[in-house]
Amino acid sequence: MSKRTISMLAKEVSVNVETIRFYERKGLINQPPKPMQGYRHYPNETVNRIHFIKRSQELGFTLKEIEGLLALNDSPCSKVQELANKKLIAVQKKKADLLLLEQALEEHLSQCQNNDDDSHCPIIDSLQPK
Amino acid sequence: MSKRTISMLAKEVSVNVETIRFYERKGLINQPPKPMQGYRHYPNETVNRIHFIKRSQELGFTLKEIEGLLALNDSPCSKVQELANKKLIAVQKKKADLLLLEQALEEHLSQCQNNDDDSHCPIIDSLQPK
DNA sequence: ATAGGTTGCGTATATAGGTACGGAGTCAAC
DNA sequence: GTTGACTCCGTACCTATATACGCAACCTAT
Repeated sequence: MSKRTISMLAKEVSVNVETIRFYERKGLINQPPKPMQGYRHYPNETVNRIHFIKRSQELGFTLKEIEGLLALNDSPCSKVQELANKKLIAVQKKKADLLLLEQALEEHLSQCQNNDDDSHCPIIDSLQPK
Repeated sequence: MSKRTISMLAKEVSVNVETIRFYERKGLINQPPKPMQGYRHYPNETVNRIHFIKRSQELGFTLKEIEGLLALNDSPCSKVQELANKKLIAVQKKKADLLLLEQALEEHLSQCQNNDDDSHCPIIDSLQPK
């Protein structure tokens, strides 16, 4: 097994080299020590970490929250559940907001359907002040 | 009617003074000329503009899009519809994404329900690499 | 042994939508 | 006639998540 340099790691986990450095700066992953000779090489653990981060992001967690999750590695399940549950509630709220938005847009658009005069738009009108 | 200074305007439309300056820099509203004597004063038109901006934001338009809307004031209704429709599609896509996210979170959480051992969390496990 | 790709590191840039600060000028009230 | 509030202006800062740049050191293949 040849030493894993930063660009090999980047390719392996499909992120940008700069992103890895960014995570290092953020403390999300450890920067391996720089050997006397040659470049830093990255252990499997870092590969795992980045996979963890990416999967968590897919679940909608922010990097800050992921930092929390990483610290929770040995915490009771109830703690993790609490975080995930909070996130679920936030997602549901966001969905409800978007539903309202969708309805408002549809209503505005329906006004255009009933509009004969293309030179004048009821949407602009209703955005205009009273 | 007394002259409307920037802070009076801010209060009237319920935004921060700094936000008004920010909109001026962005070109979303005109900065009124500075009189020889005293402070700038803001016409009703600016009040209207800011209301327009705020309502558009409530419909989910970004400031950049609003800039476009403002420029569309005298454009044919079909153009405005096109913009609104694009926004509607984007909103629907976002909603669908959130639905997936919600389901994934719920699934993860349900695993915790069936978990006897609080000292160990299946969510962390499933985030962990294979 | 030299060309040219990487690495390492610090810093800057990007988006979006503001908020905050510092200092000088100005206005209104007491 | 001075104090305190407000304005003006430029600039810096904020969150979040990266991406890009510049330059020197270094490594590898020919």
